[in-house]
Amino acid sequence: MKKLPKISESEWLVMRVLWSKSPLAAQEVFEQLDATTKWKPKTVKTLIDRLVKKGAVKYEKDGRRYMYYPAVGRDEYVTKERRSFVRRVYGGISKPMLAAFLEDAELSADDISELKEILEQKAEE
Amino acid sequence: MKKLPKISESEWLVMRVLWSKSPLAAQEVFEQLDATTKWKPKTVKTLIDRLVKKGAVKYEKDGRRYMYYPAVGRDEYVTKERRSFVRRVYGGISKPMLAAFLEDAELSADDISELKEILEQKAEE
DNA sequence: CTCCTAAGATTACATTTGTAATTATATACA
DNA sequence: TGTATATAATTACAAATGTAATCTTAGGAG
Repeated sequence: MKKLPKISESEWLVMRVLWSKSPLAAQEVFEQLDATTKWKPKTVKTLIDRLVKKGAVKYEKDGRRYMYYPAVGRDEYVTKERRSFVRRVYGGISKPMLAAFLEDAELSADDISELKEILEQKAEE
Repeated sequence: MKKLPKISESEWLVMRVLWSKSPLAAQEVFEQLDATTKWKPKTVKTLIDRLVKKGAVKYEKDGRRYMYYPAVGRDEYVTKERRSFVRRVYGGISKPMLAAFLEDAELSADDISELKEILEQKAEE
C-alpha cells in the first residue's frame, strides 16, 4: 500500500467534509465548516491547498473555479490513524484500551449485539 | 478537572517511559528510548525540558542531576487522547469505530469474555 | 587546587501547523 | 469595453515540533 500523507488536526475537518460529499468548491467546503469552526474562507482555502499539495485532495476545473474531492480513501485513513493512535497512546492495541472505549461509548441495544457478535466471531479463531 | 497540556507525538514516548518507571535521570530516559528511537541524548533532554515547561513533568534534585517524574496521570491523559481521537477521526464515538477496533485486535479468550461482559453490563442500562 | 567531564542551560534551525491577508486574474455586469 | 467581484495564487507570520549543537558550570580525578 502506498504511503498516506500526514493530515493535521485542522485538515481532518476538511477531509471529513469532502469524504461526506464531493466534489465541492472551496466556498462550499467553507460553508460546511462554518457551522462548526470559526475559520475564515481564506483559512479553509489554505487548508485545501495544503491537502492538494500533500496529495490527499485532487480537483477538476469547473469554469473559473476548482471542484475538490478526496484522493485518498476514508477507510484507509481511519485505519492508519487508529493504528497510530493506539501505538502512540497504548503502545499497541490492548484489552484495557478496548474496555475503555466500550465503557465510554453510548450504544444502542442493536449496537451491543453487533459488537458481541464480532467478539464471538473472534473467539472462534 | 484541570486543563492538560498538549503532548506531541515524540513527547508521548518520553511520557510513556516515565509513566512506566520514575523518577529517572535524563540519561536513563534516553537509555530506555534508545532501543526504539534514533534520538540522541540531547534530543531526549530537549523533549523532557519541554514537558517540564508544559507542566507535564516535574523533577527533584539528586546531586548535580535531576530526576524526572510525571506530573499528570497516565489515565487522564489516555482518556483525553482517546476522546480527541474519536472526535477528530470519527466525529464521535461510534459503533463502526468500535467494530474496527475489535476486528483489528488480537485477543485472548479471557479478553473476549471480559469485553463481552462489559457489553452486557452496558446492555442493562 | 586544577582541569576534565557529565549535566544542565541556552541557542539553533528547518518544517509543519494554525490562521489569515494581500495580490493577481478571469468574468459577468453595466 | 471598462470595472467590480469572485477565485485562485502568493505571501505572511507566530507557535509548535523534530532534532540537535554549543555553551556553562559544578563535582570528581589527579
